[in-house]
Amino acid sequence: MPKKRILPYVLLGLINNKGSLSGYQISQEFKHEVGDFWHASHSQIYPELARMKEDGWLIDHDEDKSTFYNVTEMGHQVLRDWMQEPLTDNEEIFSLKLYFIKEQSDPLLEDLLKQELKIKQTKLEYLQGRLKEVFSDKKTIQENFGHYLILTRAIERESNHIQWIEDKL
Amino acid sequence: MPKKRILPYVLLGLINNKGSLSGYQISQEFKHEVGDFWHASHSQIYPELARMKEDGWLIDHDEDKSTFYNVTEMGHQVLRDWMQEPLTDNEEIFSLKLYFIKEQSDPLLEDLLKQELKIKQTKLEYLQGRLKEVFSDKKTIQENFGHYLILTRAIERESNHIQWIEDKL
DNA sequence: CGAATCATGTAATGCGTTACATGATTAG
DNA sequence: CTAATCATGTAACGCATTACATGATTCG
Repeated sequence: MPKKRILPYVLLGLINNKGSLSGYQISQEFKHEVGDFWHASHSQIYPELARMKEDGWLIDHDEDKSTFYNVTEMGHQVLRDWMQEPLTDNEEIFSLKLYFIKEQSDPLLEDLLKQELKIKQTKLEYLQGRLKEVFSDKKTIQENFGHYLILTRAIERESNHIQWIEDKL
Repeated sequence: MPKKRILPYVLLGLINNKGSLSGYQISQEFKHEVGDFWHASHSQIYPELARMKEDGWLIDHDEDKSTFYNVTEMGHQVLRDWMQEPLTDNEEIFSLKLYFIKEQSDPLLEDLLKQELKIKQTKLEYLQGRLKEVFSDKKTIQENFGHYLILTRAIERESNHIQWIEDKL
């Protein structure tokens, strides 16, 4: 099976948030706000928008020399479905989905945090297992110091993330 | 200019660490140790090794029905140069380079940590700036709660990373 | 009036993934 | 003896980046 594409959902989410956006505005968004979490160039955006329109996820209207897109009912459904798809070990998607949540009261918020918590806990356990497995003695640590460092760093990173999520829940 | 490729340097680093590796062994490495930080499939590895051999970075010899590769003097130079290239805002490359450092006494270790520290400090400042800029009032926070969350998360993440580096230095 | 920005598009290129393929050896 | 693993390769496909291209408008 081909790898799941993310761009269309990002576009859907962005247009949904703002109500209506042109291709140019979207490419500007990527230079600011969203740019911290995701990026796409205009040569990806324009054809993608055209495809999404053909698929019935968007409708367009011309205005002010720009083509603006709005999310259709079908598009809303597609976006909702994507938002509710289970998370995988991919922090970018977690960030994006969070980004698309507007209200603190949105029940999806807690759901996302809980999902991410579980994923990160599993990862933490895995990394801790690796540490024990690979670096059982001091000699191995000394002879693979960089590897040791980066593995312990990864563990601390996940711990920090878990703490943060637990804090928010 | 085309985007800098990383795979050849990863292969160089791996072969250098182990002394001698076959394509198959490398693809196995990606399923274990290195797999936590980088991945490549065999259909990338084999042609890449062939190219690197042609470029004079590697020499091969057949043994036990496998083709083993060793790093040439030229390859060592290329690897050293790459290891010393300034870091960019790319944690994967930082991890990889650390992974390739064997001895705690390697002067490159401190250099890498210091470089990464600077990059992360810059990023932290940038993110803190964004926070102030975008979320100046409570209303904005309430109306873009997910964005607020993920931005504060990113800030904490960078802070944690900086603390870790300072701890190691 | 010339440079920058707005606004949209297509083409070329490269990299990575998946799939297709094949032969040898080993383990159950 | 047959399934899994060893071991290497190529082909097809998709996606992203860069470059090429064009016309309108705005700002200095």
